[in-house]
Amino acid sequence: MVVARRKLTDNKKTTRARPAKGRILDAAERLFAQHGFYGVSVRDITDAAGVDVALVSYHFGGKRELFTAVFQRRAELLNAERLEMLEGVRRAALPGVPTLEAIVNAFSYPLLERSARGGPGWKSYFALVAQVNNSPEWGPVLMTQHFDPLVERFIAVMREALPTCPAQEIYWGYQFLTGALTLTFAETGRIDKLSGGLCKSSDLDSVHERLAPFVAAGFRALCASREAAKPGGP
Amino acid sequence: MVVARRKLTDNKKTTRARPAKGRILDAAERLFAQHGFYGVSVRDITDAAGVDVALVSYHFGGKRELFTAVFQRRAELLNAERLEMLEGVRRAALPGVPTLEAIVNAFSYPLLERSARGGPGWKSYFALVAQVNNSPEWGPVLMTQHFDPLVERFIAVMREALPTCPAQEIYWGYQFLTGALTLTFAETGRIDKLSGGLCKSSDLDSVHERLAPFVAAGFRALCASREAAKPGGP
DNA sequence: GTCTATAGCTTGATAGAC
DNA sequence: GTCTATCAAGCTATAGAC
Repeated sequence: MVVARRKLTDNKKTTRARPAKGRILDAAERLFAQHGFYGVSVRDITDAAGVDVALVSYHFGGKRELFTAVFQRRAELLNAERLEMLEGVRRAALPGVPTLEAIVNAFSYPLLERSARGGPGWKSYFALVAQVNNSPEWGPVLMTQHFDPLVERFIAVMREALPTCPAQEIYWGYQFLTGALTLTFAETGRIDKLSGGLCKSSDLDSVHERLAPFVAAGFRALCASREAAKPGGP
Repeated sequence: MVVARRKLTDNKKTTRARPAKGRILDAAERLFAQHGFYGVSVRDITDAAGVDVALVSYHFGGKRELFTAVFQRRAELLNAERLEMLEGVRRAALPGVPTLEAIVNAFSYPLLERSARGGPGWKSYFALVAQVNNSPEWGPVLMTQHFDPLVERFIAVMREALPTCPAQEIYWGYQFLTGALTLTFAETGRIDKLSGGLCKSSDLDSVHERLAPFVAAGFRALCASREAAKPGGP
């Protein structure tokens, strides 16, 4: 009997061959990125995915769990990639320390590259991260949980590269970096309008060329103005 | 007859003397900042304000109009203050041009000062701005509408201060600045945890000391690496 | 794994009394 | 200006057939 061949009916579940779970994740990623967690209903998602409403509960447990599943899905791969690049940069500089530009780049390039050329799923994912990072409700939970281990390693390497710089300066510098980076991912098109079309928020290659020099110079300025004033005080 | 004295009954409308419209705005500001537009119901807001549900429609027309009213309320005052500071900095430097630090400061200080010491309403407002700025749904509409006139002036002064710098570099630098600034306003507490308590996201004075040097150095680095390569190219 | 059907609530908005 | 009462529509979640 024929077993490998799927029968070609026109009912809902066979209109696309891809399994429902992945299609739900993709649709949820896109819609959550656009409108946020509360701005999207489970029905919006399952309609967009072309699957039944009940499958969200079946595969994920509920809407909230779906949201965290979306957030989690790409985080692991991403962080492995960034960690590898960071350690590569560190090894390449031995017995010295890497430049600040190289460190910042290891932190941001894998993200910018995926967002630019990884496909629409990745683009949505980073827009979602941008919103979560700036949300008092979700940021402290999700960002901390999924990205802080990598960030700690990143900051440790930064401190090796700036041995005389007080730790606070590195932490504040990191906050400025992540703010600049995540707003970039939001791609709101605001810079397009402001610049009269001269800059495009979708042009992540331009961001890649500029972010590391900008941030590295910022770190140096912070450290320069502080390391002398460290011991004692006025 | 007595006309100035209000009768002291204990029904809902006189439990607080303040008019309902303002109390709705305050409650909406706080809740929208925490959970976003869709994360808050009209009832959440009126319950928190201690007024009746129907008053949102009566005073604002609907939920959406309330949201934009909240966003609009403090924008005007804020921008007037920033513009005044910007022009003051410019005049003080004549016949020369102001430092980048002074320009960035005129842009960010009025915001940081209000958020730090303006009271809880201002704090919520800036957290709301942080979310809106990073939202693909709301950012392009609300940020552009309420803040872009000032931003254009800010960028014009920046260009005066960096006459040899290509315009693109200023626009990208501005995007990094606004990203860093708005994430600061979100006060998610993430830097607190990362730094083990060494830095506090509520410590906006520390941000004030560091943001201008960081960003000014970033602008200089962008311009330095680009202005030579401006004409021609390989 | 997928679908139908439905339960039980909450939503935004408003008509009309005061 | 404020409140009561109510509406129709939408929401998440689930029990049970297939």
